[in-house]
Amino acid sequence: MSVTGRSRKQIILKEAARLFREKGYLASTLRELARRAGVQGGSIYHHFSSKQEILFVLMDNTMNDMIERLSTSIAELDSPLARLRHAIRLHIEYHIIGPDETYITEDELRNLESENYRRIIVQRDHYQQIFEEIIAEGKACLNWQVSDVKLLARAIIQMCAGVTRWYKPNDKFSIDEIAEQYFSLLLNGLKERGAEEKQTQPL
Amino acid sequence: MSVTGRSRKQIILKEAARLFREKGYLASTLRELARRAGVQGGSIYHHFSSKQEILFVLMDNTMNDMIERLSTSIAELDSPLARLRHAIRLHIEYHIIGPDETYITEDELRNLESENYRRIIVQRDHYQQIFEEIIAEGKACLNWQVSDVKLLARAIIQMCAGVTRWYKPNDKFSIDEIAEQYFSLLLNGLKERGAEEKQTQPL
DNA sequence: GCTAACCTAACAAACGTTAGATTTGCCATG
DNA sequence: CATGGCAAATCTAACGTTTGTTAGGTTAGC
Repeated sequence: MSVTGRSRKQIILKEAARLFREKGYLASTLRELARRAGVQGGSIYHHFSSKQEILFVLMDNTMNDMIERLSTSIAELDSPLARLRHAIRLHIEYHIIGPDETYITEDELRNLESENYRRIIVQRDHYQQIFEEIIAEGKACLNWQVSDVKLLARAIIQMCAGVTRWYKPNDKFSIDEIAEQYFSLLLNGLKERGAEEKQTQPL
Repeated sequence: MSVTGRSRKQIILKEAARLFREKGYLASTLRELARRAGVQGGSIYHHFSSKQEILFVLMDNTMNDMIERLSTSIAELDSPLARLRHAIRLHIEYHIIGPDETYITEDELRNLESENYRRIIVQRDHYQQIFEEIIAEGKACLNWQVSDVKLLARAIIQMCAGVTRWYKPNDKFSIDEIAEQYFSLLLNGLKERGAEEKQTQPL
């Protein structure tokens, strides 16, 4: 926003994101957060009213950001195909090279107090809904084989977010390559195109 | 094992699984665990040397169980198709109706101390390898379109495990239905069978 | 009567949080 | 330009609670 470097409050938020990602919210100490932010323990309370508020502000900002960036960027694309590909690409990017904040958004839901939890869930549902709309459109326009839109949206989101659980920097694949393989898998499945339709035996 | 009901040690383990799943490992208190197990706080240390050991024993037992049940049950099936379907079914089942222990196995890895962590990771890799073998076999025998076996195995595992993050009892779908839809999606993808091969534009 | 199982009571450390003192940056005023 | 003052920012030091853990005594079962 301002030209004058980050404010201390923003520094604290950024360091909190790194710390929470590294150790988890509960295992993170305000004293260590203060140390990393170059400040004394009690000083944090001048910017935030509690440790919980830091987590909430972090997740709230990030969720708003994710939703806005996703919805505006797919608005420019004209086919459900291109939109789904882009959404997958962006979702994976969010959870890997993306700021630490997006990682936390997935993992620390459990540690939100009830009111905060409710508010973040609303946003998460909103985010998921964007995927649902893409899928519904593909079903209507491109005749995608989808038995349940919501179930599929969840499956895709979880599959992509799950990348965080195994991806390490310097992996043999780049983000783009992973995204492309996931997209291709979802679109085409495992079976070879044009192969004989072997009746799959039930059981 | 024995006919004489569960031993107290087993009760503690079972209650620990429930508690850890409900509140998470770090947020769970040994005093509350003791209360639920019908025992006084300090008594737990007669059965376990630390809180950490409870978590490890829990995950270790569960991992061994999951690996054994998966590998013996797919050994009876004769096609990669049937094996993949069964593996998906079992993996989803593990993470929903399955004992609380399997849930924890996914979620509490971060809270294992380094040596324990290393040992559980070995088992997790072993579990994943079973999926990789099924996929490799399908690629060789049924000409599945797979560009990277390991990547695909991870995608499947994460997608299925992710069910825990949204599934609630009394959901409109049963475990079987979810598993079948996931399996069908993986096999066939979104595109309609026999549809024209529209060249997907790179971009 | 011995051993495993369990209880009681406490300790030391770490934590989130708070209150009060101190410093810093800024701006109006002389 | 200097200066006084005010509010925001930060520091210091502590409090009260909770936590994992431990030591020693007590009970129960074979």
